[in-house]
Amino acid sequence: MTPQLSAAPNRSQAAPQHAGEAQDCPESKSPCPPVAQSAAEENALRLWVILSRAHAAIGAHAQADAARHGLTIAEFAILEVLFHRGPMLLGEVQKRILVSSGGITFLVDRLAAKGLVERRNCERDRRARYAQLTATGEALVREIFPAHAAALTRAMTGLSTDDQRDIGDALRVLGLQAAATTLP
Amino acid sequence: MTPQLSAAPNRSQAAPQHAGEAQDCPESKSPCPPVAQSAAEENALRLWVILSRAHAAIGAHAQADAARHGLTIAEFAILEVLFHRGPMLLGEVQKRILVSSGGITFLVDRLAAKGLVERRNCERDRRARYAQLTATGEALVREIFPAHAAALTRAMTGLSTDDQRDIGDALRVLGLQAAATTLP
DNA sequence: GGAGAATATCTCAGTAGTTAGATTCCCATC
DNA sequence: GATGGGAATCTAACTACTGAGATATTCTCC
Repeated sequence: MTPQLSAAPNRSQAAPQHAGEAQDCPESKSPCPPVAQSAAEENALRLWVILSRAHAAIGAHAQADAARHGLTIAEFAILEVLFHRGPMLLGEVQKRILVSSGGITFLVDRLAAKGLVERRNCERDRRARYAQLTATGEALVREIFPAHAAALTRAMTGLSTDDQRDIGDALRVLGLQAAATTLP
Repeated sequence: MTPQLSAAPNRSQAAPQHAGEAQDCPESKSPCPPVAQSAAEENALRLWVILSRAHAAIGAHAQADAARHGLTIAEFAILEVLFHRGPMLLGEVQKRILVSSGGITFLVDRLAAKGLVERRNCERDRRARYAQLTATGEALVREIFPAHAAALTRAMTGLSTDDQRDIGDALRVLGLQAAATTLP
């Protein structure tokens, strides 16, 4: 229940693994069979591990904060985007928060059941629906968003604000490039 | 089936949201009700969004590559760590790949059912078990790891190798600090 | 103005995990 | 050499989604 992670106990998504210092291997069996890899590959793999761990560590804070109000991160993200951008087509929300098409239906259903969000038909396209905050939903975001922002800011004190901006710039390029690279 | 993400269709974990350029808001309703926030908070929130998106974009490549062999990212991570570090207590694997205690049991079960990993009792502590690769598992890692490394390297071409190292150094600090910060 | 391709959402079965608690064992101390 | 706290793992119920396909509507190009 209490989301801890000081050392790394009971949390979230899998982090990749490999490389590092030699160690224990407490019983028999060869410890590190060789697999050749270039410096570029070593760097990329290292960054993938670090990126995963950083994301998990920060995400644990975001999740813990959202959970205090009975929300998942995905639900919180929807409330946030509707609050900051106004009513939006379901498909647009889907792309922004990166869930599947089934997922956005499911999430909006759940938020609607909680009375925080409602659907509205689009007049120009009868296939489409808008999602928008209810008065209750907007009041909730107003109430909890400041603490959420503070929690994330606190989680990121490891880096100065300037460094955060620089890292952000670089990661944005990395992410966009990765998303643009078609998968084989 | 084909895991695409060029634009951002059907993928993975929720990305947080907020801020940005003013836009559509195609029907009535106020677009952006004000919520005060400091520059530090704005930076932290922006970095959280970018970090999530970058992680999702790179992760999609890792997942697509693992899926080609019928593995999840978590399973792949376990194979990888056992390959590079040798046999390891379940609890140690759990901490390294960041899953729950129940999760590591579940994952090792599944890998064992596939014949890739096996458990071995620890002689010094009869509560504990080692996980280790079978011959089949080791052969599989040898076979698929190079392509996995290449796929990740390709996904990260948005950044030079030097930049990757710098970003990695900074993100490592960020992640460690976030993990060390106790949740309220 | 109609056929077919494309798009927006929904449905629903399936899955990869999480959580809480049970079990078994270790170890320090009495 | 008992006792009790604390690890290490496992169990079982549950959850938050995903993915493939269904449905309804719109767009495009004859």
